[in-house]
Amino acid sequence: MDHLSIVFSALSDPTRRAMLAHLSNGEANVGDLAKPFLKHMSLPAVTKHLKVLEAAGLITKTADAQFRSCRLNSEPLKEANDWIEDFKAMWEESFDRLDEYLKEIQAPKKSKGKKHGKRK
Amino acid sequence: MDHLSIVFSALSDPTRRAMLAHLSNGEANVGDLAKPFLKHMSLPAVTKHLKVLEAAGLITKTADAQFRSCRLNSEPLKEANDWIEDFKAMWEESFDRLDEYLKEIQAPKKSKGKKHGKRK
DNA sequence: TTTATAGTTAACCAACTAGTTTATTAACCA
DNA sequence: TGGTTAATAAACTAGTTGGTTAACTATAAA
Repeated sequence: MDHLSIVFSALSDPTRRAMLAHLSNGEANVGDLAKPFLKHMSLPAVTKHLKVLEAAGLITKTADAQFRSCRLNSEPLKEANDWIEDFKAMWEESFDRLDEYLKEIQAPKKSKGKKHGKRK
Repeated sequence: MDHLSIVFSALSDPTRRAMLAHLSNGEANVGDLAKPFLKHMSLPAVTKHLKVLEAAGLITKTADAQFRSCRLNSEPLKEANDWIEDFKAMWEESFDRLDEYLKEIQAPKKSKGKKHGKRK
């Protein structure tokens, strides 16, 4: 799978997004991250979610004694954001071209071009 | 599943992202959208991908004779973008708090505090 | 009325996901 | 040394995903 797909896939789970949100307040170890979820799922399940985030490059773990401290990594998020931004740009551009086209066919010297009112 | 998860999940496939990119140039029917992929996958596979995009609200299909014309829908993309933006905001905020904290402990009256150079 | 075109549905399959429980590793504490 | 804490690994399972082929529906065109 390509990396961007892996990132979007990692983001497509509310538990994992909540973990990222938690980490946006600063580093945390696995136990701290797990706490809000241990009523709903086991610790190994948490470990797995963290592995998914790690595989996507969204977090990195560092060992400190028996603790694993996790911290955020911005690049993959930027990657996802860039895709969306680029996409919006393409889209706007195509709207712009449409506008130009409409102006062209609607207002040439003595136009009688029919409207088609597509946009929204 | 919550809606945001459905959106991220829909975006986590290169075929589907390519289809969205195609649609950013304007409406297209299923056959047109399928064309670039028919060497790699069958038409029913394309139909399924479009169903995923439709379920996420990213596209809407309209019937015109035997053709199904697809067009983009911006709200879900905005939803995804908003999550990322909000997340970045939280994160920056926590960096700001960290900066404040560091200033506080490092620069009281006559400081000689050492740099920490974390923030890239 | 038959035939071609556009697309969906159904049934199936292999691989993956998200969870489980049990067992294991590793470091600290008494 | 033995027990506790933090976390991972292994083995299993139910459900989902992404693909297939074959059959079907609906409209257009001859």
